[in-house]
Amino acid sequence: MKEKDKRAESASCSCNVIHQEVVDQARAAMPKEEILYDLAEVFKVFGDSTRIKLLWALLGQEMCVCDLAVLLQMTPSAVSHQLRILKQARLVKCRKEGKVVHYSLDDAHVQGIIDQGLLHILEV
Amino acid sequence: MKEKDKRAESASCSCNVIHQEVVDQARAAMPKEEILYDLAEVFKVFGDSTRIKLLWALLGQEMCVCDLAVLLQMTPSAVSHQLRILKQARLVKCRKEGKVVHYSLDDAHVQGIIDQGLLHILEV
DNA sequence: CATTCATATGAACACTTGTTCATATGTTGA
DNA sequence: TCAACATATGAACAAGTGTTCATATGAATG
Repeated sequence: MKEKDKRAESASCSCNVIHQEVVDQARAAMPKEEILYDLAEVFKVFGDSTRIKLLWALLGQEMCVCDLAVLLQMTPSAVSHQLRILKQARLVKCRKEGKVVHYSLDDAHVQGIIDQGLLHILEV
Repeated sequence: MKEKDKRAESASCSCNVIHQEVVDQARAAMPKEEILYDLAEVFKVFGDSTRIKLLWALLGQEMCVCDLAVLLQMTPSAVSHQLRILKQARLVKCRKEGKVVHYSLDDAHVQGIIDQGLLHILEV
């Protein structure tokens, strides 16, 4: 189901053992639905190895679509599609220079997000 | 395409404007494929608002399946399915106590990953 | 103006994913 | 042992996703 269409539809739990205080505390700590959906959207963008590669490449320098296509051994079309998703997520920005379009990171937190992911997978 | 099946299949780029040094540098900085796939897998798990909610709830305390079902207004079955995914990703662990199974976070970096995501979406 | 070329876009396809429903497991207490 | 109950699991379905192909855009060059 698409994130933005996910709203709490009625679906009651038939369990009897409910620790009400625990549920209440968790509910109190839960942020607005919108925040949760937006968070999921961001991580969804990171949840594809092609896009991770694109972001990783752009961590060091700006690159044009063609360079990225050569680097990842993909068609420029496929790269362009993914760059669009990254751009819509405000993770990359572009700069036109004649026919060539140079892409670069648009968010200082990209490194931070990847680093945190790395910490998890590299954990013993 | 499933991450583990994604390998660099031949797909040459027809562009002529290739900045070789830029491509070379990006290639040198690129980590092993395995790392990139694992990274994407982790973020994929975070890329669903139901799982974000589950993780957020467990940030503060351990909770049983039924409590989580009540909190999120979902069936225990649906919650259990998602908890399995979180467990396989080594993000949560469980502790049995009679019929009740208590879930809690299994990774200190969950908070860090969510925080980094928040930094991005809350950015002006 | 026509051509070339870098990039973008739309439709279509195979594949993946989250939820639901039905059912199974395993524990407790009668 | 049986019933009740918390949780888990498998199959199935609708919906979403990444890639490909064909084609469009738009800038430079002759």
